[in-house]
Amino acid sequence: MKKEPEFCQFQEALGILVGKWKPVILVHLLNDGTQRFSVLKRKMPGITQRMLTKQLRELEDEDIIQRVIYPEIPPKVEYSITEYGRSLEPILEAMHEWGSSHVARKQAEEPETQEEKLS
Amino acid sequence: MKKEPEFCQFQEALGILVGKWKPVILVHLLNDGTQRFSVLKRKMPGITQRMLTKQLRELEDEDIIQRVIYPEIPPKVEYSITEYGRSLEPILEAMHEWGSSHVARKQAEEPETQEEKLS
DNA sequence: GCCATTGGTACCCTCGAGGGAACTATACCA
DNA sequence: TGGTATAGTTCCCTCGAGGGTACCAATGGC
Repeated sequence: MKKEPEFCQFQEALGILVGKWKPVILVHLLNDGTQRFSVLKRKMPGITQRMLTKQLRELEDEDIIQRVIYPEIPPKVEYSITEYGRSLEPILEAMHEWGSSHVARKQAEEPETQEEKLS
Repeated sequence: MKKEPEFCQFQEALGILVGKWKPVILVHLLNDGTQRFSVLKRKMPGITQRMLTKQLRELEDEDIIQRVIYPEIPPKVEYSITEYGRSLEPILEAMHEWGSSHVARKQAEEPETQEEKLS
């Protein structure tokens, strides 16, 4: 069952984090707390219902987020981070930090991007 | 050019780390230091030349690893982590740590896996 | 002359993530 | 009677990551 002794554990984390929208969803839920579907959707311009639903389901299946359905008639469904999901925060933070400096580095390396400012 | 102010920075890190083999390559290079192509390949059972070359090139393009060619005749090429690549270590560590507890958790949740031991 | 070794490249294929568009149910509002 | 809102689902399509296989170049060993 185990493949590379010890090595592949991070694949577990990666497997949960990859997906174009999952990290964004998690950050939103971590920052702003419990939110309903439509609010999340509005905060992620470009995502479709289909995609948002799918990503949310997958996160729910992994017990990273929680889904609460209110049986009202304009339906209401609220999503929130689970205790367990919150344990992913260090990873997201590390990635965010690294990503920021990576972007800064790339901008420093490519001064051609500055052309616009020269005109 | 920027999409979600602040949010998408971790995508930079994810973009580099995803790829079935990249994290494994990085861990090998981080743990065991400079290594030549064939050694890396041997350490990753299941990977093909084509794949290893591809993943290494992509990491090199991002300046995460370094490629040194010795003009000998059975060719010799050595790969090593760059200073910059080493800055990814905290992320890999965080993921590894989380992944380990995730695996432990899954095993605790699914005692059906124990069936084998009951026979 | 033939094979092995090393680090590749070239070509082709498969499968699934991601995504677009349309449809659904139910109640309220005008 | 028709429109709006919410949270989905269903069907279909595209594109690229991953992968399999074969080939190459240059040399040393038998």
